[in-house]
Amino acid sequence: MTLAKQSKPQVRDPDATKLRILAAATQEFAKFGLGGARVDRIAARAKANKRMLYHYFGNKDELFAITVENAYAQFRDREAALHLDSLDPVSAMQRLVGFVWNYFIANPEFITLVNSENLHKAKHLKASKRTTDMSRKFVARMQVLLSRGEASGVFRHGLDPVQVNISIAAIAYYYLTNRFTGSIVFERDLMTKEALSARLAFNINTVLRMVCTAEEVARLEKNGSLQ
Amino acid sequence: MTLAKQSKPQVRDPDATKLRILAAATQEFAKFGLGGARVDRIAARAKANKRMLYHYFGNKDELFAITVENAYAQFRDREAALHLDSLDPVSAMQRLVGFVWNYFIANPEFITLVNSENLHKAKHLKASKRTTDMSRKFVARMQVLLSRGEASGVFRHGLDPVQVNISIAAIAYYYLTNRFTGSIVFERDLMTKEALSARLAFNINTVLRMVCTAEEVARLEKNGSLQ
DNA sequence: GATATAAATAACCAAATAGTTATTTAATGG
DNA sequence: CCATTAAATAACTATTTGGTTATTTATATC
Repeated sequence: MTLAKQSKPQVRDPDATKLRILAAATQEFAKFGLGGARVDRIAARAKANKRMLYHYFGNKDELFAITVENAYAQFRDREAALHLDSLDPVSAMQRLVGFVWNYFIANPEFITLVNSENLHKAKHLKASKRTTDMSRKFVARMQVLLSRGEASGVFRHGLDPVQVNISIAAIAYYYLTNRFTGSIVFERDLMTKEALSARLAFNINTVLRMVCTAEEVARLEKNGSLQ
Repeated sequence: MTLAKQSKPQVRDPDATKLRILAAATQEFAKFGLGGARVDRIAARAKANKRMLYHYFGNKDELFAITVENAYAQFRDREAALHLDSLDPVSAMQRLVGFVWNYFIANPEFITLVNSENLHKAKHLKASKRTTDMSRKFVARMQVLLSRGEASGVFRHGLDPVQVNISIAAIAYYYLTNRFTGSIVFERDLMTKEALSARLAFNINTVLRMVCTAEEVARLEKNGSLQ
């Protein structure tokens, strides 16, 4: 077998190649799902030889596993960097809801990757210790925030941090992941600037009404923060 | 070309065959997504010849389109049959939240089909006039419910029926579609009987706090309907 | 009971696809 | 500067996959 001599000498940079493959995989898996993604397209988009993809990542499934874990880690890193403990509980909650919303909008591939992983019953993420570690810290942060709010009398007592976390993600995630069928069902463009900021306002409103005491809701309504 | 004579004489029932193919397609597309679904598996599961699938449904994409439209229609039919207008607004809202929750649990393929359709930017559902018609009625029902609640002073005024509808679906849908990654992140089984009924209670709570006036929330808290 | 229609079947095919083999060559380290 | 390592490439392959062709035959209708 003879290979044609290339005009340009090949440059070697294993780290950069790995990163290009991972970035290309993220786009491909996000766009087509695990089943619809094509290994050849990933290699082509990464401007890498397909053999390198198998060399660095094993096979399609392992590449998908790393892609999802990576996307999840980036999200949690950014969320941890919010330092909500430096804000009063109500402001911290508003900031968190806003962060989740803006992150999902700025990183649309995150949502479709998570959807795809759940279609496969999270079998790839199940093996990830890194994810388990991050998740624990994430749940703990909400626990701290709720306790602080409860202690200062602004949040209701006995709130389950898991339910609150799930709800905050849900009202953002669902709106965005189902924006295509949503635009058909509701006969409006859900992605205009106005629609997006209206939804964020509604979501902050919903979460504050969910976690705040009656007195705090009344106070927020009076000072115009709610409604 | 000679075909082997079959021992059993073939029975002909085009309607039943069509239904078997559609049912098999629903399961297959729900389990693997459009990209991961296999036409041969659908035919096999339907105990139909693959040629029949192409004869009745055209091709894989058209079969997917009909599958999604059909799933959506069944959901809306059931929801319309709730006759919420015969209940007081608060009870109607509770009933609606409960219905959505139970429907998603009883028909898990609905969620994954909708996810798959959104991955493909709803290109299949876009052409469906039937869906547009049903959706209009669905939005109108919420409009009526909110107006009734507002008129009787139990619901806040100025609520956007689209935001409310999206939120009701969101807090149920997200919990269930992401139950696999969710169980990893939160280190609990989100699908036990107890977890499911706790989530439904939380969701009803969330929606009532979202739509009710401060006075009505206070009244519901006092009589034990909330919390 | 002959005829037309369409339901059903088996076998086939070209293209696509995940994964491999064989080879070249840039870099690294003694 | 030479030998070893591993990064990169091109070509290949066994299988799978969506879709088709050619044929048989149950059934409705006149």
